[in-house]
Amino acid sequence: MQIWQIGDIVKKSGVPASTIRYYEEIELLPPAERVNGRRRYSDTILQKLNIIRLAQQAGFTIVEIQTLLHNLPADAPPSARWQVMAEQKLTELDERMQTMQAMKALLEQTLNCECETLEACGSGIENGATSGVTLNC
Amino acid sequence: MQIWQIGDIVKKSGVPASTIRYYEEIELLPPAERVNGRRRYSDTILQKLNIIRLAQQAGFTIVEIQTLLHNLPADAPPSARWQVMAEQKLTELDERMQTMQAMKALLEQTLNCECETLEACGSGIENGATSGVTLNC
DNA sequence: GTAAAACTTAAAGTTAACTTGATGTCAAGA
DNA sequence: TCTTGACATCAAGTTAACTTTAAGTTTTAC
Repeated sequence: MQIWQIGDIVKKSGVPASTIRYYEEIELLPPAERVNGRRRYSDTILQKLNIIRLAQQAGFTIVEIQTLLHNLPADAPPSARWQVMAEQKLTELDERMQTMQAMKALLEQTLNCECETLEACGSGIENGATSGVTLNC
Repeated sequence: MQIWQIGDIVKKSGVPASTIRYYEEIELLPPAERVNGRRRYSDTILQKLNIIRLAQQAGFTIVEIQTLLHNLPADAPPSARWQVMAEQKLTELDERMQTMQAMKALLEQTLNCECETLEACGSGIENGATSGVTLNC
């Protein structure tokens, strides 16, 4: 398998070198092997970077991603603790998706309605509601 | 209509007073009327706070929310510029929801599969992919 | 009438997630 | 050989979105 330097990984992944070094520093990525002080990578780094990006775009913090990536034991199946965390995160994802649905509805309604302001359009939103939002128009 | 002080709005909305003042300072909320220097609010503030919270949970930044709330003209329908922005935001919301679907799939697969690590499970994720993610297990 | 509670402003502090800058080393090409 | 470019570390700077603190004023409760 091919071995790359950090610049190659930057080109392949689009992730800046400073970010890759930062991830290593905070132990989100394992310490890379060094040759004359320079980091060497195999292609597996690309999967890790992709998972990190995916999780971030899904709204996970770095600390959460660390837990998700690190607390997996070396042998399947995942530990009970990991499972609890993952299931909790799944619930959060569902809630967040409902919030986004509500926001979509609000934007779409405002695009199509005769309300004079977004506030008027959305005044049916209940306190703290993330679902079941009803709009005035 | 009833008139409230900031402490009442805190109780009704759950939003801290410091946050409400901060929103006013950055002009996300209009300057509240003062009586002896103290802010007075009607219930309409609650809708605004709810919209702000909804939009934030949906992933909008404060600056974006400012644009969405402020660039609405006083007369319907919304300006062309607002519409362009709103439609762009709708696209972003859709993309983000796809990302979250992919993340959900990744978590669910790892919960149910025999993969030894999340990375192994997710190694089918393509570079920068937010949809069409295929998993190995 | 007085003390506590609620409010005010202004400035400084906090956290996450990086980025930038300074300084130095190593490797490859003309 | 010499210079350029890619890499290294370490410390400091950045941005968003608030929160905290300090110092002062007003309102409320007893």
